[in-house]
Amino acid sequence: MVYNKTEKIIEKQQNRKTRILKAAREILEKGTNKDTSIKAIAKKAGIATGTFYLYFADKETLIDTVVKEIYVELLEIIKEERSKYSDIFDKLEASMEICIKTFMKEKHLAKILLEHFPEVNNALNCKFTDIENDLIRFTKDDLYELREQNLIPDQDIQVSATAFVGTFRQVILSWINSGEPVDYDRAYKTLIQYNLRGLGKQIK
Amino acid sequence: MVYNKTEKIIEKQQNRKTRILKAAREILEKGTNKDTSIKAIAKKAGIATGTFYLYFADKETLIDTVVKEIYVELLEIIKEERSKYSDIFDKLEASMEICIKTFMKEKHLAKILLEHFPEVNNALNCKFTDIENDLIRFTKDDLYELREQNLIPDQDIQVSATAFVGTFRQVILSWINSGEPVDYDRAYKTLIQYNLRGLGKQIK
DNA sequence: TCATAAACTGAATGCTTATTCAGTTTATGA
DNA sequence: TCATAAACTGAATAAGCATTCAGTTTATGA
Repeated sequence: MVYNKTEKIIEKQQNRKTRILKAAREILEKGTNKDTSIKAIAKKAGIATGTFYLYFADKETLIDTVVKEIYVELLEIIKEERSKYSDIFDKLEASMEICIKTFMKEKHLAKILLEHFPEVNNALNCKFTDIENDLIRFTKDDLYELREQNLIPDQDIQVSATAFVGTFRQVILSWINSGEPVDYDRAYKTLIQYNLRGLGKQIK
Repeated sequence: MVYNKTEKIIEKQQNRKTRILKAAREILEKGTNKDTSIKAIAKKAGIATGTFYLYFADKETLIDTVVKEIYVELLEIIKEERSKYSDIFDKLEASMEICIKTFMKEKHLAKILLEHFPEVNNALNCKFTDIENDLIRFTKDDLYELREQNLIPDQDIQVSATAFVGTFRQVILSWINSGEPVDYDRAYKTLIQYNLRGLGKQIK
């Protein structure tokens, strides 16, 4: 005979899954000590190690889920911010601003996306290519439009979009690892201007 | 009684050390299968695993040595190329050109520096900071000079230099991982122009 | 040539960590 | 309430891999 789950149990289990994901984030974000074992994650989530496997097929699936969750959150934030503007350069600038703000406010997002995720991705494991490319694609869409309107000079859009994303990765990682800049405002403006100029925005 | 090494033995041992380093490079550069074990490296070098430890204190030392070697090689190449020019923008452009050329010609250099090395560095393990910063420092020196001569607008030099290096990391990695661009020349020019414009070079 | 120092070998050790599973607890519904 | 399904537990398993070391081979120089 098959027993049906009660509402209470369903809720409890969803709760548990959420708590595992939360624990995983907390453990992944402090890249220092490196004890990202299932045992440690399970302990932080308040369950036995075996229980973990009732909620996730394996460790890889957990990491995938965490990374995807965070990416979706970031993209949502960017998307919402972009929607407030119609001018493409404004959209781009808004994307950059909110991206920096989000990463610096919630460093764990940056830590996990920029540190842990590239490790997985770099090993030619292209599982996350779709997600990663979202950021580049966002940029590319804008660039194509700017080019059509002759607002930026002729260029390889794919390369520019990739370079654009690259500046953020490197700069934000350096801020996280080696300490934030003294003059935050100036640093922040430099990064944004660097990219706008890099794309070829003409200053009116 | 202590025996002295003969010339022949000294040479043989230097040879062996070289062969271990070469084997390590060959194994590190193909990030796919991931079997970067000492056993695998020793086998490729034609020695027993135990022998490895007569030449290197541990695995970490080996990786450090390989990475430093490659960095020094790259910096040497850049330094030499730069010396051919006196104009700072020309120096910068030459650095970029030779950097792209070197990485694309010898992909294993790029693989090891851009893939393996960041893994080590990202984990807040700042052992390589000195080396890594060499690239950024190179750029910074140029930028300070350009700023003094009022050839570029006011900006946070540290951020610009970091962004500069970031574009290379991201673009070259994408070429290595997802295939080179169709129109290589165009891609190549885009990346260089992106950075020159990003820094604020005025087109005369 | 020979005693022995130095170098070399690779199987064994030890440690870490993902995953499993036999036993236990909790939930279901007749 | 009770038989049993489902969930949970954590010690045990297993696999990977850096490092060691007792035994073997090679080199040295008297």
